[in-house]
Amino acid sequence: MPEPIDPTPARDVTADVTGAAPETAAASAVDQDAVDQDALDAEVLEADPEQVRVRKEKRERLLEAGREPYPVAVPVTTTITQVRATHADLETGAETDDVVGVAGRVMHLRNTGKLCFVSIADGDGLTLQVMLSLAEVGAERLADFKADVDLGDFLFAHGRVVRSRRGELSIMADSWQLAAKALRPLPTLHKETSEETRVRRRYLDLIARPEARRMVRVRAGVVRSLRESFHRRGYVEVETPILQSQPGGASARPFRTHMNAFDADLSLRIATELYLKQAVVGGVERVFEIGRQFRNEGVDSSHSPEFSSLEAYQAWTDYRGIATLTRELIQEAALSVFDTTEVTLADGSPYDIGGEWPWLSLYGSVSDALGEEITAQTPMATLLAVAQRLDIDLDGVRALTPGKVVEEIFEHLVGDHLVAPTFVHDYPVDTSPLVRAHRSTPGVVEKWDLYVRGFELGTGYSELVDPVVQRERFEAQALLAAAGDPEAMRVDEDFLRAVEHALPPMGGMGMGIDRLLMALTGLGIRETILFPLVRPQA
RNA sequence: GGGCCUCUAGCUCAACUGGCAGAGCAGCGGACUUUUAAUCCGCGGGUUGUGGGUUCGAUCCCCACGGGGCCCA
Repeated sequence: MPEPIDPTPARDVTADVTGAAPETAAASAVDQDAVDQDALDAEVLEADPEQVRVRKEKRERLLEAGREPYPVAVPVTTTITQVRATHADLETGAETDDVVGVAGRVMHLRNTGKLCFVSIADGDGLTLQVMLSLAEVGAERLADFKADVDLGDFLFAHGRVVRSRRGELSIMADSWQLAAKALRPLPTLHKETSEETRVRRRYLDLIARPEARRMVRVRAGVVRSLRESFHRRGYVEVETPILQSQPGGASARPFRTHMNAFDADLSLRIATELYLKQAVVGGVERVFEIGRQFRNEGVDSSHSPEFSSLEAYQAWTDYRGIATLTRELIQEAALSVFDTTEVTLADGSPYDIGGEWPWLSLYGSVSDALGEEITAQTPMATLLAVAQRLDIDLDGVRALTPGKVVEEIFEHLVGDHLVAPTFVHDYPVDTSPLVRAHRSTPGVVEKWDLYVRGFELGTGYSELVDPVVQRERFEAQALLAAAGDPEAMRVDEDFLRAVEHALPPMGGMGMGIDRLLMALTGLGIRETILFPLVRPQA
């Protein structure tokens, strides 16, 4: 939705108000400086929507009457949560002598003459009714209340805890005070705000929509659970550089920036891998990082240019061990937040992530689906024929190799249909240049992708630790980069020097935090990120 | 990158084939001491995303641009 016009008067409009004709830009600018303040104020008010104007006038009136629309503090004695908890069994119509001071945002207003009802909400959306009667607050303060308080304001009320005749737990106020005046009206609480408003003005979404409030807390709970799970297993959490001279660890286009002190071009990181492995070289044998990555690529319902990832590396294990860790992390997060491993998605459907997860061979599953044996040695011509037979469009595929074709066939036949959490393992070597070769099967690498509800949630490896092979892989990437591939990696000498001091045998994994939230809730990525990046409005 | 849909009051949405731009909630004034999307009486509120074009007349048709969404690559 278009924003209401900001109270910045257009130049020619101001000129109209002052009676001056719009002339050159410079002359108008001088005119504008000369405009007297009253005319400017009037103009600003004129530019506001009616309801904002009314509320600003209320604020002015309060100030003039010596009543503070934004007091520095109000004497809150308890929370809405506590009032509700301690008086849950108060009978309808019953009154208590418990006197409290509570505050919250005005969500609902009913004005019935000599008795007003107002619901105030805390940040969780938990509400409490406040009743203001002529008998308790007096005629003047009741009139003030009607004149001063709008939906959306923060209100403080002091009084006894009672339960109304209609059974609503309430504060029978003996006094009240505005805690903060809202200048803009709340959106309608009975209709969902548009997708765009939800994302651009998340604060309104949070006020209006319980699901939005819940998402924030679910996300916090999942992240906290991940950290706790790691700490229980002796992992050390580290923070590695976001500003990097040479981004690596993934195939992705980086964001560029510039550092003045070194007069050097830097990039924002695209992965945490290379630094975390250096930590392992240094003896941090179980290490993880949760943090933001930046990839200068497309935006859609499952990709955000700025997203949170988890990477973890563990010495003395391999991709099987790290797969078990990954499953346990996710299951423990679900248990922590939802008390169950059978979660309920946004559309109401159940999704079971409990127990062991299938361990599915990429080539094996493709062979089974096709009814003919496909291996890393199957020639390109055969693979292309299969793709053609299955009507798979390979036109948009970059750097077509046998492995890439097999992956496309896999996606078509198997991957798109993997609903239950599944580890797909042993990928073609030519699509995973930085992974070590399989210990027994030629042509594949010790890698898995975790598929959840049809999309890739994470990936894990038996990590490549041979520094000579690592250098060769980097050099091959550098050739691709020189040939113009914007996603290819460069030779990272700092990283290689570290690896030349020896990495222990290790397993590693990476997972998208946002995608994990998508998997557990069934929501789109923009719903899982509190403030997703949006295009600036013109 | 391509295709389709969409943008109207603070919010959510209408408006027939091109003919005076409306509703609900919110707001303003009034009535009401138990309301729960209260009720009753009355009243305001619009650069129909922006800029062009066609037309006697454009929210509606055409073009460009901008925002958002969906699908495809």
